[in-house]
Amino acid sequence: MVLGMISVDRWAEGSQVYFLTHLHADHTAGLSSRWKKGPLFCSSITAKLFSPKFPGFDLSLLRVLEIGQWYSLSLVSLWSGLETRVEVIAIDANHCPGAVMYLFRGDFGNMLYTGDFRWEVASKITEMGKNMLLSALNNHKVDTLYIDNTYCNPSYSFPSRDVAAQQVVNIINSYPEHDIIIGIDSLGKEELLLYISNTLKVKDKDQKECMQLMQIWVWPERLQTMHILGLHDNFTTKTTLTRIRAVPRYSFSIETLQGLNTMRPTIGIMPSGLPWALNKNKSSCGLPSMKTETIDLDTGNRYRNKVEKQHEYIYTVAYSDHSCFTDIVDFVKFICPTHMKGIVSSSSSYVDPCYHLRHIYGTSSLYGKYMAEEDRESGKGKCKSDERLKRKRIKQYHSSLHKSRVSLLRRFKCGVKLD
DNA sequence: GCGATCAGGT
DNA sequence: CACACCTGATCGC
Repeated sequence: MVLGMISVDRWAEGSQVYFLTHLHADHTAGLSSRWKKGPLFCSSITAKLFSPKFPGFDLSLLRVLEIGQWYSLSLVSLWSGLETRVEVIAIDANHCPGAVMYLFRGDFGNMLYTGDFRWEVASKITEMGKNMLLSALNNHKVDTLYIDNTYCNPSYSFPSRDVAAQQVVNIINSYPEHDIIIGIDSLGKEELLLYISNTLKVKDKDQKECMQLMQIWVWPERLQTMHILGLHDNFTTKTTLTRIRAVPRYSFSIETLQGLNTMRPTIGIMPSGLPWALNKNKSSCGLPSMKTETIDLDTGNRYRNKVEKQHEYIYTVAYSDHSCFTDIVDFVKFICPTHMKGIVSSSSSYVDPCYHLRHIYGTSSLYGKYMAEEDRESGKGKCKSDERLKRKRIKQYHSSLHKSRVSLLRRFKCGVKLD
């Protein structure tokens, strides 16, 4: 057993080596330009994006891991004081540029830390990840799986990002004369923007389609990120060139859209796994009605009701860089870990991130208590007191998801010290 | 004045 | 229900 040697997405003192899965802010809390607590391992894309985010960072600390390649580290066991070897391999997490999962193996067995990930069954990257994991594990079990449980709840389902991207294009095409605002973060959703840019046609002054590329406006820092990622043609910071603009999510609001609409007809599109993103504080907006209206802009029949017109000017599309529930189920079935822990403690499935996965688990000790409770109930039959007990348990479960608890846990959200 | 942390918002 | 991450308040230095 190894103690306190490795930290993943956790930047406090006390580890010999540190691993970064990707550059989103909730995974870099505690990391700064002057941080120097040890070697920092990350993917090559993350390394390229690192300097603009942490200017002045001592780059000699960075250790770039190529995807799909084993690396061997020599660490000191805090138990015995003896040298021990840990091997690690990075696998594309299909989340945002540079995002990887890490599979560690050593005296402690195999540990897989997914970071944030999207396990799209039909995706090429998922297929590659599958093959890499199969050959890396070489028939060995994953002893502990640390999994992105953001949407580990059956109520979260969304289409593949290909389908969602087409939904976004369909919305844009249904507003040919409108300006379009898309809410994005400082990293991620590049594939969506590229799809939009490459699919849409620019019209000339006679309203005829011309060969010109439909560029998308982004703010200057975001353009720099695009350039680092090797995307030079599809993006611009010149507002006059395009009717489509990607803006920071925090500046995407009903008020913003209302303001823009006083000047030009504008539609906002929020690509997010959370379709209720704008439902908060309805009354405080002073708007007469925010009735959610569902429209059918799908390409197929499988995913209905995922494009929502939330507001006169705003659509949300279930374009998610996290695994939805069925993705998670598929992944866990594939990995079959002995133990499993969620890495997102503020998720709606915080209480037991894997509660909803108990049925694909069988005898695993971690989920024994849920299985036992359920067996006990089904054994007793459905008398009134059992129904009450069941309702009480469901109520307890739901009340434990209450917001105050979530906000309390926010700051401990991501990262782990692998003991 | 600076960074780290937290609360509260989009 | 909470994505990622911004602003602003507060605290210790």
